[in-house]
Amino acid sequence: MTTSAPPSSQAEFPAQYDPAATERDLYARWTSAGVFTARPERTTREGGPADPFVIMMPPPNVTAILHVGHGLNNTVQDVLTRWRRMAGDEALWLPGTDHAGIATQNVIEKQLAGEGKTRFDLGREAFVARTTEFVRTTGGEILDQLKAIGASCDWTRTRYTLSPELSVAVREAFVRLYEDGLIYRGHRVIHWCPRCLTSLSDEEAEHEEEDGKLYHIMYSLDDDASQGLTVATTRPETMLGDVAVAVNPDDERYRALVGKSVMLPVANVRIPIIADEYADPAFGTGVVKMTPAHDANDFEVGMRHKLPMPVIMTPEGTMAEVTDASGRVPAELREVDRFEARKRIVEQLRNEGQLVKVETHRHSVRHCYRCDTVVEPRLSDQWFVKMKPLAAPALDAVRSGRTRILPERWEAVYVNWLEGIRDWNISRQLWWGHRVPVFYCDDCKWQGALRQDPTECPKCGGGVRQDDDVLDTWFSSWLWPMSTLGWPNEQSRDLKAFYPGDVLVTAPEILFFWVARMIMAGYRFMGDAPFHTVYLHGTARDTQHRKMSKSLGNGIDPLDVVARYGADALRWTIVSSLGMGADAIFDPADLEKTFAPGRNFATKLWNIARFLLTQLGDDSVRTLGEIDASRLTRADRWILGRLDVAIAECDAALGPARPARGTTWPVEERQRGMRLNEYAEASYRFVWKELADWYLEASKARLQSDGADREAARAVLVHAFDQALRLLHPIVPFITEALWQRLPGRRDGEFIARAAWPRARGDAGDGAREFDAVRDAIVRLRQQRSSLNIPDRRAVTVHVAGGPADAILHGESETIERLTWSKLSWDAVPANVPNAKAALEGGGTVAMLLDGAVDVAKERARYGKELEELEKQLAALEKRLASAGFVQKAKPEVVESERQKLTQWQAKRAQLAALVQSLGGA
RNA sequence: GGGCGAAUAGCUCAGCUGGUUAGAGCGCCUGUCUUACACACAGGAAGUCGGGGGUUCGAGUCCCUCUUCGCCCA
Repeated sequence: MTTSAPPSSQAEFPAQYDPAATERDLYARWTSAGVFTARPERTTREGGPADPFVIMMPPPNVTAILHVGHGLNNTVQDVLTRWRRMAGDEALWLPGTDHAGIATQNVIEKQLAGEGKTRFDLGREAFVARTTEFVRTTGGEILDQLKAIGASCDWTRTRYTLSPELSVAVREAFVRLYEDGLIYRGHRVIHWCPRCLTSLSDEEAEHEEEDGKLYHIMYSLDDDASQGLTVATTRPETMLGDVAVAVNPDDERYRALVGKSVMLPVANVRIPIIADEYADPAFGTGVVKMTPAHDANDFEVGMRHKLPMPVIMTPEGTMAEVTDASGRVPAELREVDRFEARKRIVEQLRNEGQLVKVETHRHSVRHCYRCDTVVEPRLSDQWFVKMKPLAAPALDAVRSGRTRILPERWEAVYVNWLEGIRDWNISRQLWWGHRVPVFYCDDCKWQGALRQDPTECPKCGGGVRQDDDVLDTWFSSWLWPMSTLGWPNEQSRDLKAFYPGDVLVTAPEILFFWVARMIMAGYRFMGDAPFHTVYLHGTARDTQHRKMSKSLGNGIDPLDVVARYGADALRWTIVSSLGMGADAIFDPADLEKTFAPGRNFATKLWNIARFLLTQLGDDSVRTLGEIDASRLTRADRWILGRLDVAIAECDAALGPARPARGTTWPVEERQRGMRLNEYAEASYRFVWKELADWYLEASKARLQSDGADREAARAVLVHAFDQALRLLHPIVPFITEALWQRLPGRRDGEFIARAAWPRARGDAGDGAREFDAVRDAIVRLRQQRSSLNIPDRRAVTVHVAGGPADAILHGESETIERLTWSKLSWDAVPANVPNAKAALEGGGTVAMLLDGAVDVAKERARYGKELEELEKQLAALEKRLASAGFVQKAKPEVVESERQKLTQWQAKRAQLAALVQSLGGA
């Protein structure tokens, strides 16, 4: 195919790339052409030709605005999606948002607080209506922001967890689990956030190390105030709810006291001394107070001993006689906040002589993951999911290799968590979310979970009311990989074509919250894991390695970076930072330092294109296939060989995209791929260090020439650059698309975003090795010039004795001369003319004639130093080869390569020694 | 308290199953506004691979131990 080049001139090609002027328009062209839209009919599962490749976006909170963590997460997903789309897969990257129960409710409550109101002033219905409206008007914001960084999501399939469709899925999942006996109502101590006024799951109550105090308090025997037991507690305010003190049954110190009673100070209630294994003789005094309604462990003990469970704190965290606590909270402490109550109780104990001592005590305290309030353990009724039966297949998924987790070490964390799994508290005392679909009849006491809202009790026809609680947001998130595709409608075409998916990309923090549970739900409801790869990327941190966060003010606004450096620069920096398992360190105080490399690289690409397009002229450019192989020069074959290497390196760094055979990962593939930083490095090196630095420079003269050689150079140049743009497109989609559109031969409607991913040609031959000899000569001569302080462009004469590479250097003399500002000669070095020699890699020498004064001593010193280094290395090598142990025990091929090295180094030593001597050295 | 991870050039990081003279980007130094690019080009300096011990013919890489930092779980 012969195509004509578009008219290009310097005039329409400014020296610098302007991302702001191109990105928005390019994105609009992609979407209007449907480039990102997945077609189920093209997948193999629907009889089509393409493997599906599916990534489900971890849905950001619907109220979120883009931060650098989102930028990192979504850039990874986009790189993978764009790569597979080019590689021929039917790629689906499905976007969406999460209704984020607590977080969103908090936002609206904050708004209301600004108006001097609470949600209770509005009432549930009005509050939900207001929140819905808020989400309707602002909810898409973060998804729009993702477009600015180039995310190639299928926007026709955008989903939202609280949409009617996904709510059906949530309800179906709940009812099924309820009917299967895996959801139950439990009365126990759970984590309670007194600020959000809701229960939290174990995962949502996060540990934080804090300096607290351990209070040692004397509980006197009721029949002998002179005797007593000292208990140690970090939360003295909970003592109002104490119903016993426990000692270990094996603890000799207290055996005689078991069965007696003590007087609980402050509350002045008589409570028994009991024996239970839970009391640890080694901790504190070995005596532990029992507060079953306000401590999960004490609750267990309380159940065993059938103890009463007085609740002495309101949901808001103030002291009160809430349940079974009559007479326990003194009037002066009622309605007092828990932390103030702690102070007052300690003060009172001190005054009454009951406070034995106070120690500082570092311990971990649970905090609400949404508002950071100290969580209060609290006895209440909640809905739980029985996790053991769900965990079993999820464990097996990772153990068997059906699903792999990268980096590998997280697999152990995953297994550990699932093995010790506890039941999941899924009810939240919120208004924003999926309401628990359980209905109660107050007349006949019927209760049931229903798929449709009933109008009357299905048993007695009486009135019914729905449970007040809503479900944990993660109870909808765990269905995300299926609900987004149409589940529970098993006939959904998307579900059939795109489930199971491929890769899940997220942060390690939500491995338990979300990833593990998605795998459980996948097996429970679809019979298969939702993906074969979980890629856990690092956290965005500042240079002090602190996590970037709004509260610390050390974040980076991705949109600000896009505005200043372009989306490609942002993406480049992110992808380059993605070492497996490593956190990404960015400097919020120095955006230039952080993002300039990406911008500079984009500029480099731009300028390669600028050169290429203005050099091509108006003549048509042939495709590489139309050029006779015999016309290819050493440089041509070299760059084509380097391209093959780059393609292979990129493929190896990224893939495999899925297990090569079957649906489980064999051990040899399990750790492979997902090295995005290595992919970036390989593609960068090819473009900059090889294509631009060498091939482009080497072909300048040929492009000015006439005839067949010019044809070949033009064809190779266009081919190499086209392929390079394709390799880079997943990382820097905008500039590669912008430039690719300008390459000769483009037809309207073609996009690099859907162009074929490069494949190695594998026919470079000897060109690579031969051109390396040319490069070596050029580098040697440049070093020579530099060390002799000969300015660039000042002509010098060089006498070449090329050794084995002599013919090659002769054939490439024009290139060498142009790139070293020299004139080459193959005559013997003239006598009586000072010269500086350099040794070539293959054994030849180049001698630079020096018309002016030469700093012979300097040259001699330089070579002397080089020789000295070599002597050192050579000595070590000789010693190694002389060692019987090495020769006998090392692998033969290693010994052989060392021997070859020895020969080479010895030759080089002789050469260097001769040089030093010729410069008047010893 | 249990477990995991990290420590390599001034900075941020690569170095896979132990075997080329340990690499990259940025920064630094010296030249150069060479008609694609000074957001660039050419050349250069820079690391006792956290400390100590061990295994091995051979250790940045494996084992033990210590130090510092970070994370997860109780």
